[in-house]
Amino acid sequence: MEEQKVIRSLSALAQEIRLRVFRALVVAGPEGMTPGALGEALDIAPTTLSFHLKELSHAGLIVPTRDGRHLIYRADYAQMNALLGYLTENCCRGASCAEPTAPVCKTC
Amino acid sequence: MEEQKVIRSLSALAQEIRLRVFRALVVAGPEGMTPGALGEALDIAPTTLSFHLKELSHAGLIVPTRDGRHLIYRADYAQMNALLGYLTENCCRGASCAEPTAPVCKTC
DNA sequence: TCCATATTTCAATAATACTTGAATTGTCAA
DNA sequence: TTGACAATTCAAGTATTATTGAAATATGGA
Repeated sequence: MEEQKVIRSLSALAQEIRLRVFRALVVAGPEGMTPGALGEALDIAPTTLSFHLKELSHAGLIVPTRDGRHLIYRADYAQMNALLGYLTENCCRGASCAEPTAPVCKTC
Repeated sequence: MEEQKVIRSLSALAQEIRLRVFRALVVAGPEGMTPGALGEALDIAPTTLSFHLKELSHAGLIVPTRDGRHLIYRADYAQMNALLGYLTENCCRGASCAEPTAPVCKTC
Protein backbone atom coordinates (compact mmCIF):
# COMPACT_ATOMS: atom_id res chain seq x y z
CA MET A 1 0.00 0.00 0.00
CA GLU A 2 1.32 3.46 -0.85
CA GLU A 3 1.89 6.04 1.84
CA GLN A 4 -0.77 8.42 0.62
CA LYS A 5 -3.42 5.74 0.71
CA VAL A 6 -2.35 4.72 4.21
CA ILE A 7 -2.67 8.31 5.40
CA ARG A 8 -6.03 8.65 3.75
CA SER A 9 -7.22 5.45 5.47
CA LEU A 10 -5.90 6.45 8.88
CA SER A 11 -7.44 9.91 8.54
CA ALA A 12 -10.72 8.28 7.63
CA LEU A 13 -10.67 6.19 10.80
CA ALA A 14 -9.43 8.99 13.06
CA GLN A 15 -12.84 10.46 13.67
CA GLU A 16 -15.49 9.34 16.12
CA ILE A 17 -18.38 8.94 13.72
CA ARG A 18 -16.34 7.26 11.03
CA LEU A 19 -14.67 4.92 13.49
CA ARG A 20 -18.06 3.84 14.81
CA VAL A 21 -19.46 3.43 11.32
CA PHE A 22 -16.48 1.39 10.21
CA ARG A 23 -16.60 -0.86 13.25
CA ALA A 24 -20.31 -1.37 12.81
CA LEU A 25 -19.63 -2.50 9.24
CA VAL A 26 -16.79 -4.76 10.37
CA VAL A 27 -19.17 -6.38 12.83
CA ALA A 28 -21.94 -6.58 10.25
CA GLY A 29 -19.69 -8.57 7.94
CA PRO A 30 -20.59 -9.53 4.34
CA GLU A 31 -24.21 -8.60 4.86
CA GLY A 32 -23.32 -4.92 5.17
CA MET A 33 -25.65 -2.10 6.23
CA THR A 34 -27.58 0.71 4.57
CA PRO A 35 -27.05 4.36 5.49
CA GLY A 36 -30.55 4.32 6.92
CA ALA A 37 -29.74 1.46 9.26
CA LEU A 38 -26.40 2.96 10.23
CA GLY A 39 -27.96 6.34 10.88
CA GLU A 40 -30.59 4.84 13.11
CA ALA A 41 -28.23 2.52 14.97
CA LEU A 42 -25.66 5.23 15.62
CA ASP A 43 -27.97 8.25 15.73
CA ILE A 44 -26.35 10.30 12.99
CA ALA A 45 -28.05 12.91 10.78
CA PRO A 46 -28.32 11.83 7.12
CA THR A 47 -26.18 14.65 5.73
CA THR A 48 -23.45 14.09 8.25
CA LEU A 49 -23.50 10.34 7.74
CA SER A 50 -23.31 10.73 3.99
CA PHE A 51 -20.28 12.97 4.31
CA HIS A 52 -18.49 10.44 6.47
CA LEU A 53 -19.47 7.45 4.33
CA LYS A 54 -17.91 9.23 1.41
CA GLU A 55 -14.69 9.73 3.35
CA LEU A 56 -14.51 6.05 4.23
CA SER A 57 -15.36 5.02 0.67
CA HIS A 58 -12.81 7.36 -0.79
CA ALA A 59 -10.19 5.81 1.47
CA GLY A 60 -11.21 2.41 0.15
CA LEU A 61 -12.14 1.08 3.58
CA ILE A 62 -15.78 0.52 2.71
CA VAL A 63 -17.55 -0.24 -0.56
CA PRO A 64 -21.12 0.66 -1.53
CA THR A 65 -23.34 -1.36 -3.84
CA ARG A 66 -26.84 -0.46 -4.88
CA ASP A 67 -29.82 -2.63 -4.05
CA GLY A 68 -32.99 -1.04 -5.35
CA ARG A 69 -33.47 2.25 -3.62
CA HIS A 70 -31.04 1.28 -0.91
CA LEU A 71 -27.29 1.44 -0.86
CA ILE A 72 -25.44 -1.27 1.04
CA TYR A 73 -22.08 -0.45 2.52
CA ARG A 74 -19.59 -3.15 3.45
CA ALA A 75 -16.15 -3.08 5.07
CA ASP A 76 -13.30 -3.97 2.73
CA TYR A 77 -11.30 -6.42 4.81
CA ALA A 78 -8.40 -6.71 2.36
CA GLN A 79 -7.90 -2.99 2.53
CA MET A 80 -8.04 -3.02 6.30
CA ASN A 81 -5.49 -5.82 6.53
CA ALA A 82 -3.15 -4.04 4.14
CA LEU A 83 -3.38 -0.98 6.34
CA LEU A 84 -2.60 -2.86 9.54
CA GLY A 85 0.32 -4.60 7.86
CA TYR A 86 1.84 -1.31 6.78
CA LEU A 87 2.21 -0.09 10.32
CA THR A 88 4.42 -2.93 11.47
CA GLU A 89 6.51 -3.53 8.37
CA ASN A 90 10.17 -4.24 9.09
CA CYS A 91 9.49 -4.13 12.79
CA CYS A 92 12.75 -4.09 14.79
CA ARG A 93 14.64 -4.79 11.56
CA GLY A 94 13.59 -8.40 12.16
CA ALA A 95 16.22 -8.65 14.87
CA SER A 96 14.70 -9.01 18.32
CA CYS A 97 11.29 -9.60 16.93
CA ALA A 98 9.37 -12.52 15.50
CA GLU A 99 8.32 -12.14 11.89
CA PRO A 100 5.21 -10.02 12.04
CA THR A 101 2.23 -12.33 11.90
CA ALA A 102 -0.26 -11.74 9.13
CA PRO A 103 -2.80 -9.07 9.99
CA VAL A 104 -6.00 -9.99 11.68
CA CYS A 105 -9.13 -11.50 10.25
CA LYS A 106 -7.59 -13.71 7.60
CA THR A 107 -10.69 -15.28 6.18
CA CYS A 108 -12.65 -12.13 5.51
CA MET B 1 -8.53 0.53 24.66
CA GLU B 2 -11.08 3.34 24.92
CA GLU B 3 -12.50 4.99 21.86
CA GLN B 4 -10.98 8.38 22.56
CA LYS B 5 -7.50 6.93 22.82
CA VAL B 6 -8.00 4.99 19.60
CA ILE B 7 -9.00 8.17 17.81
CA ARG B 8 -6.08 10.02 19.25
CA SER B 9 -3.73 7.25 18.07
CA LEU B 10 -5.21 7.10 14.60
CA SER B 11 -5.08 10.88 14.29
CA ALA B 12 -1.47 10.77 15.34
CA LEU B 13 -0.61 8.31 12.59
CA ALA B 14 -2.74 10.00 9.94
CA GLN B 15 -0.12 12.51 8.94
CA GLU B 16 2.82 12.08 6.62
CA ILE B 17 5.59 13.21 8.94
CA ARG B 18 4.26 11.36 11.96
CA LEU B 19 3.66 8.19 10.00
CA ARG B 20 7.25 8.27 8.76
CA VAL B 21 8.59 8.99 12.21
CA PHE B 22 6.56 6.20 13.77
CA ARG B 23 7.61 3.69 11.15
CA ALA B 24 11.22 4.69 11.54
CA LEU B 25 10.91 4.02 15.27
CA VAL B 26 9.16 0.70 14.66
CA VAL B 27 12.06 -0.32 12.42
CA ALA B 28 14.62 0.99 14.90
CA GLY B 29 13.20 -1.27 17.61
CA PRO B 30 14.29 -1.19 21.26
CA GLU B 31 17.29 0.95 20.45
CA GLY B 32 15.11 3.89 19.56
CA MET B 33 16.22 7.13 17.93
CA THR B 34 16.91 10.71 19.02
CA PRO B 35 15.08 13.70 17.53
CA GLY B 36 18.37 14.71 15.99
CA ALA B 37 18.76 11.41 14.20
CA LEU B 38 15.13 11.38 13.12
CA GLY B 39 15.33 14.93 11.86
CA GLU B 40 18.38 14.19 9.81
CA ALA B 41 17.14 10.86 8.46
CA LEU B 42 13.77 12.27 7.45
CA ASP B 43 14.76 15.87 6.76
CA ILE B 44 12.39 17.59 9.17
CA ALA B 45 12.92 20.98 10.86
CA PRO B 46 13.47 20.70 14.63
CA THR B 47 10.39 22.68 15.63
CA THR B 48 8.17 20.74 13.29
CA LEU B 49 9.60 17.43 14.42
CA SER B 50 9.16 18.32 18.06
CA PHE B 51 5.52 19.17 17.49
CA HIS B 52 4.89 15.84 15.84
CA LEU B 53 6.85 13.84 18.42
CA LYS B 54 4.65 15.37 21.05
CA GLU B 55 1.54 14.30 19.18
CA LEU B 56 2.79 10.74 18.94
CA SER B 57 3.84 10.73 22.59
CA HIS B 58 0.56 12.16 23.72
CA ALA B 59 -1.21 9.39 21.85
CA GLY B 60 0.96 6.88 23.68
CA LEU B 61 2.44 5.43 20.50
CA ILE B 62 6.00 6.43 21.32
CA VAL B 63 7.83 6.97 24.60
CA PRO B 64 10.77 9.28 25.29
CA THR B 65 13.51 8.67 27.83
CA ARG B 66 16.38 10.97 28.57
CA ASP B 67 19.98 9.95 28.03
CA GLY B 68 22.32 12.77 28.89
CA ARG B 69 21.59 15.67 26.66
CA HIS B 70 19.74 13.44 24.23
CA LEU B 71 16.23 12.17 24.27
CA ILE B 72 15.57 8.71 22.92
CA TYR B 73 12.19 7.94 21.45
CA ARG B 74 10.92 4.38 21.09
CA ALA B 75 7.76 2.90 19.61
CA ASP B 76 5.37 1.44 22.17
CA TYR B 77 4.51 -1.89 20.61
CA ALA B 78 1.87 -2.83 23.16
CA GLN B 79 -0.01 0.34 22.38
CA MET B 80 0.26 -0.27 18.68
CA ASN B 81 -1.04 -3.82 19.02
CA ALA B 82 -3.96 -2.66 21.15
CA LEU B 83 -4.83 -0.17 18.45
CA LEU B 84 -4.74 -2.72 15.66
CA GLY B 85 -6.85 -5.11 17.70
CA TYR B 86 -9.53 -2.50 18.25
CA LEU B 87 -10.21 -2.12 14.55
CA THR B 88 -11.15 -5.75 14.00
CA GLU B 89 -12.97 -6.55 17.21
CA ASN B 90 -16.06 -8.70 16.74
CA CYS B 91 -15.32 -8.96 13.06
CA CYS B 92 -18.30 -10.47 11.18
CA ARG B 93 -19.88 -11.29 14.56
CA GLY B 94 -17.54 -14.28 14.56
CA ALA B 95 -19.77 -15.96 12.01
CA SER B 96 -18.11 -16.35 8.62
CA CYS B 97 -14.80 -15.35 10.03
CA ALA B 98 -11.95 -16.98 11.91
CA GLU B 99 -11.32 -15.63 15.37
CA PRO B 100 -9.21 -12.57 14.79
CA THR B 101 -5.59 -13.56 15.22
CA ALA B 102 -3.54 -11.63 17.72
CA PRO B 103 -2.21 -8.39 16.33
CA VAL B 104 1.15 -8.28 14.69
CA CYS B 105 4.57 -8.25 16.23
CA LYS B 106 3.92 -10.36 19.30
CA THR B 107 7.33 -10.40 20.85
CA CYS B 108 7.94 -6.69 20.85
C1' DT C 1 -46.66 10.07 -14.80
C1' DC C 2 -46.42 11.65 -10.07
C1' DC C 3 -45.41 11.02 -5.22
C1' DA C 4 -42.77 9.29 -1.35
C1' DT C 5 -38.55 7.44 0.31
C1' DA C 6 -33.41 6.88 0.34
C1' DT C 7 -29.43 9.19 -0.15
C1' DT C 8 -26.31 12.64 -1.82
C1' DT C 9 -24.50 17.33 -3.10
C1' DC C 10 -23.88 22.23 -2.26
C1' DA C 11 -22.57 26.31 0.26
C1' DA C 12 -21.57 28.61 4.44
C1' DT C 13 -19.85 28.64 8.97
C1' DA C 14 -17.22 26.78 12.84
C1' DA C 15 -13.53 24.23 14.57
C1' DT C 16 -9.03 21.98 14.37
C1' DA C 17 -4.44 21.03 12.74
C1' DC C 18 0.19 22.33 10.47
C1' DT C 19 4.29 25.27 9.87
C1' DT C 20 7.71 28.64 11.03
C1' DG C 21 11.02 31.62 13.48
C1' DA C 22 12.29 33.39 17.87
C1' DA C 23 12.90 32.58 22.56
C1' DT C 24 13.51 29.05 26.35
C1' DT C 25 15.02 24.95 29.10
C1' DG C 26 18.17 21.34 30.25
C1' DT C 27 22.75 19.06 30.06
C1' DC C 28 27.56 18.49 29.41
C1' DA C 29 32.38 19.94 29.26
C1' DA C 30 36.00 23.35 29.64
C1' DT D 1 30.13 29.48 35.67
C1' DT D 2 30.16 30.14 31.04
C1' DG D 3 29.57 28.39 26.27
C1' DA D 4 27.72 25.10 23.10
C1' DC D 5 24.51 21.70 21.82
C1' DA D 6 19.94 19.11 22.08
C1' DA D 7 15.42 19.71 22.14
C1' DT D 8 11.20 22.12 23.42
C1' DT D 9 7.73 25.90 23.95
C1' DC D 10 5.40 30.02 22.33
C1' DA D 11 2.77 32.80 19.21
C1' DA D 12 1.21 33.92 14.65
C1' DG D 13 -0.42 32.95 10.30
C1' DT D 14 -2.22 29.52 7.00
C1' DA D 15 -4.61 25.51 5.69
C1' DT D 16 -7.57 21.64 6.31
C1' DT D 17 -11.65 19.32 8.16
C1' DA D 18 -16.41 18.91 10.31
C1' DT D 19 -21.29 20.36 10.74
C1' DT D 20 -25.68 22.01 9.19
C1' DG D 21 -29.81 23.10 6.50
C1' DA D 22 -31.58 23.51 1.95
C1' DA D 23 -31.76 21.74 -2.55
C1' DA D 24 -30.95 17.94 -5.83
C1' DT D 25 -30.83 13.05 -7.67
C1' DA D 26 -32.38 8.33 -8.04
C1' DT D 27 -35.56 4.52 -7.38
C1' DG D 28 -39.90 2.02 -6.78
C1' DG D 29 -44.80 1.92 -6.50
C1' DA D 30 -49.65 3.94 -7.03
